[in-house]
This record gives sequence, C-alpha cells and structure tokens, in this order.
Amino acid sequence: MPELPEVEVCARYLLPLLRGKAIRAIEVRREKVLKPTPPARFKKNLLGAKFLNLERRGKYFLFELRRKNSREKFYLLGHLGMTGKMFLAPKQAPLPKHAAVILDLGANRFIYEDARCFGRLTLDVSAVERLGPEPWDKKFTPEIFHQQLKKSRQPAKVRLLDQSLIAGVGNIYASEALFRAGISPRLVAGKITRPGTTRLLAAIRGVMTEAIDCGSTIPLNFSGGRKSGGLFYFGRAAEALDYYGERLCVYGRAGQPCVKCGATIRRIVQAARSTFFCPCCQNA
DNA sequence: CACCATGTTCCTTG
DNA sequence: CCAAGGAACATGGT
Repeated sequence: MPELPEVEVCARYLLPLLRGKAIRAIEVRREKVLKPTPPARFKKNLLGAKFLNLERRGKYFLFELRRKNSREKFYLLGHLGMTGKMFLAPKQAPLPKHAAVILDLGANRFIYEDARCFGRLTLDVSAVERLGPEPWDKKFTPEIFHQQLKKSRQPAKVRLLDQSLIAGVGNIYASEALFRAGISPRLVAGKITRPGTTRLLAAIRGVMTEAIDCGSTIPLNFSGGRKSGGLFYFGRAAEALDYYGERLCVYGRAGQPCVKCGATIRRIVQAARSTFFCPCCQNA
C-alpha cells in the first residue's frame, strides 16, 4: 500500500533496525528491480557497506550508506511500486515467494519482495531530482500551488498524481484529499479557485498526516503474516483493512453512502485509473 | 475467463 | 519544445 504515508511508516520502522548494520552478503533474485544499475555494480558497491540513515522523499526511500574504510557516503534508492514490501526478518525465517533482493545483515535479513516488480532498489538516485516539493514544505505555499495548477487543463485528480507538482500523492489520497476539500475530481486544475487551492493543500496535508499517525499505531510484526509471511500492514489481511480501509471516506466506496451527506459515492475512470467522489459534496 | 489493483516511464500525438 | 494521453511493465486476487 505504498503512497507517501505508507512509505513514511515503513521508513520509521526500518531506520532503527538498519542503522549501524553492515551488509555481509547480497542475493539478487530479480535483477530487473536494480535497473538501471548492473547487478555486478550493485553488489560491489553494497557489499560490506553500512547503513547510516534512511530518509523518505515522496514515495521513495533514500538509504544512506558508507563503505568500509571510507568516509564517503552514498545513497541507495528504494521504491515499492504497487506491490513492494521492505522489511527485516530473522535469518531462519522462510523467504517470501517473490523475494527480489535479500541483504544479509547478520542475525537478520533485509528483504525486498515485490510480486509485480514495479518497484526499485537501485544506485540510480536521479528520480528524486524530478520530484516536486514535499506536501509540508513551508516554501510550498497555496500561492505557489495555485500558480502551478493554473497552467494545466488536466482534471484536478489527474494533476495531483504528477509527482513533479507535489511529491507523494497517489491514487487513494488524491481522491481523499479532493473529497475533503470539496472539489470535483473532474474540475479542470486551472479552474480551481484560490480558496479552493488553500483548502486542497490543507486537505492533502491532513489526509497524509492522519494516515501516517494511523499507520504508526499499527503493530508491525512478521509472525502474524500468513501466506506472504510479511508485515500484515502491507498485506491484504483483514486486520490491515480494519485499520486502513475504514479511515477512507471515498476510495473504494462506490455505491455506498457519503459519510457527510448520504449521497451515493461514484466511481469514474480518469487517465485509466479509478477515481471515487461524492457528486453532492464535490460539485465545484 | 474478465476485470481490477497503492506507480512510473516511455512513446506518440496534437 | 511542451502538454496530455495511452500503452507497457508482471502478477495476483476476486
């Protein structure tokens, strides 16, 4: 479930477990996820390196490492794509079916698993350079947001998915933020009013913050994992949906009554992706 | 079998 | 050159 909040929650979980740990061995089962870094270079660079820090930028992880006998830091970029998971597990635990990369850290293994392999674990960090500001960036004011939106004739929902406009908004939270702001997903981005833009930015920040807070309260563990054996927070387990699904006002709720006005939530397709909204609350 | 899925990149079109 | 649209990527769940 990787949009900005899920990546943030995962980063907070991973950091204390990774910090100070050295990579003793590396197994790459799906070379595709390293792209464009060649597997040989990936291994050569990472083997023996130690994790110093982990930051999140948009939906990306930036792992900071340093090689043995070197003062020079370097970065590893991670992205979960649609189905990626990154977690630590005891060395004796069975590996998940779709383990793509396994890093031996001693007692534990860092496991990146990804059924669809849309994610990445790579030395090519260039993707973050193309990202727009973080939602909470003080310099990203409603005025600047409005200026950017004005240039576009795309529907508001589609515009929000552009990571170069604002980093981290994905298909779920785009619908949720527009609902909270009372803006129709079909409204042309350039026609969003100045007050609407202020509401939208506040709504994006609000839904993201609440999702992070919610995710942080979920007990992360491996033992409860069933088939995947991973963190149930990232899986399809009923518990995850209890925590996660019930917080969403419109996403995945087509045909159900709006929590605010009772009108029927609709599903439409925009840019080949589902959008959910309340036709009554989001008329602007 | 049909359809759906949390994302990004690349190619084409206008 | 730029904005926008759509396909591709690979697999699993319902």
